[in-house]
Amino acid sequence: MLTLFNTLTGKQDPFESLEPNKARMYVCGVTVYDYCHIGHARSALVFDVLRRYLEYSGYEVSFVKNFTDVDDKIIKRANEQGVSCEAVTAKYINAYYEDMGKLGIAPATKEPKATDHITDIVAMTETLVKKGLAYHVDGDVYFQVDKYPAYGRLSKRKLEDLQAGARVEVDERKHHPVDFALWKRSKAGEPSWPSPWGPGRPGWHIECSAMSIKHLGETFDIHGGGMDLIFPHHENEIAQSCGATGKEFARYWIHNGFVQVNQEKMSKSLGNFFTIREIFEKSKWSQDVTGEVLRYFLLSTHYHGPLDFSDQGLHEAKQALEGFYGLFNRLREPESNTVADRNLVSVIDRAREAFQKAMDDDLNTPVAVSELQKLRYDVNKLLEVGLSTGERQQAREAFRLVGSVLGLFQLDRWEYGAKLEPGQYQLSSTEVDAKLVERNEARKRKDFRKADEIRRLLAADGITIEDKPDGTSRWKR
RNA sequence: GGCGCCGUACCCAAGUGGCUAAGGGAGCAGUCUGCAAAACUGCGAUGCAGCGGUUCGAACCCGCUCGGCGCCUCCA
Repeated sequence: MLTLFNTLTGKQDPFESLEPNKARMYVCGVTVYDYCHIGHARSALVFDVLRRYLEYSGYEVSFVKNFTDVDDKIIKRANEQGVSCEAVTAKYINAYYEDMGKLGIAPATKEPKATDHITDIVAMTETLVKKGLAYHVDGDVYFQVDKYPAYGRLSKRKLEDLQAGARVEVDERKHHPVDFALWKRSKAGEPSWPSPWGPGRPGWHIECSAMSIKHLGETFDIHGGGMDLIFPHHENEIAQSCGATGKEFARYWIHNGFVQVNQEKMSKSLGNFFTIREIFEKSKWSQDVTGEVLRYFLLSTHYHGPLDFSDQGLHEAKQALEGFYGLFNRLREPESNTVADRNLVSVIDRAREAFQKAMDDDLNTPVAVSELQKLRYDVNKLLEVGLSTGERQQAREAFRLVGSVLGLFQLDRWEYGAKLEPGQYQLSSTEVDAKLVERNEARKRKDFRKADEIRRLLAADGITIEDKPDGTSRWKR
């Protein structure tokens, strides 16, 4: 059974969905004012894998992930560039899909935008005002934190501690320094919508409450996001939502750790971040390879802990994946010698069981991946003894099936080596095959000078040759 | 000041009370090979930052020390 570390309870809880075989999850997406960096990729990937694993485990998953498309940073960006906010958000939403698509991150079931839910947001704000949990001052509406006694239960903070540590300028109009905006009066030139308190725009936290409740119901299963969202964002979401509905909000709160660079948090403010597209542009590997390498790399650390981003880490991930795809290539070859081996099925079953056990343990992807490494080892050994064509296909399918949970091993063909020129090889596959025939004829004649010359020629095009015992060769690049 | 995380081999990374401390990358030696590549076989932490303590037993629990980091402010 799947257990998940729940920030709310501070421990690993068995996952039991509200409705049998149905899981409803909401994940805080991105504010679309810039390109996504690796940190966004990690978060998106973690919840993509959670969703895939729930589906693999037999759940029908309703997965909602929002776009924050109204915000101070967007307004600022639009003003800097002299374009409309819509132009900014449209651009970066497109970029988001492009980047995440390269990473193999599947779109959520629903991906709502804040600006499409203004009426829901206004309605929820009104409810909170009516219930006396929020108050109106000069066109702004604030949530009154001390009216919600459970405030701080997610982040394990006491109101007094927050007050003592507050480094923000205190807005005198607020009843309590920690009170936060549900609705903000718009200044001239800012996006604005009509409301009972005058023209304005939503605060940040309320959109997630309004959209998650609208699309998933007042109480749903999983709510996720980066560690940094625990406070204040998720704490505020809980206060608003529970305050408005009087019911429990999300039951499992899942938070992923940060991507760091040189042991430091990667962030915009530190300027030490890498965007996803930078990684792809910089990479000497093909797009498919880079996407899978990045996935493998990100999944080789448990989602809850920090992850140090480095070229070396990426390279190690690539090497590890090459081991898998090398095996897949061999599995594609028709049998030569058949030694019936009944172990294959048990080896696969054992691997699947171990894989599930690891994933059940709070999505322990590093262990899950290592179980697949063990399967690779086992299948390689069986291949030495001899597997029939059917068994080879069976083995390949097992990797494909289990790998699909992690989004790995789905490619038919993997470009191993570095490209000479971005986008183009010198030699086509048929030309390579012809060269190999030529080389093997030379080998038969023991003309090894000629054979090695051809090898060098192909190597210059990024191709590695592997000679098989039967005198033919396979190649990869 | 408050809350919290981390320190495991050359590198990455699981393990959080009890079989020989997973797995990967790199390395070394061997099998195979015309050579190579791949695969396979073998080697590699008597020890888990340090020091104390609890326990029959600790990397794992407790305390202290050292080192690194995060949140409390927009942030995945």
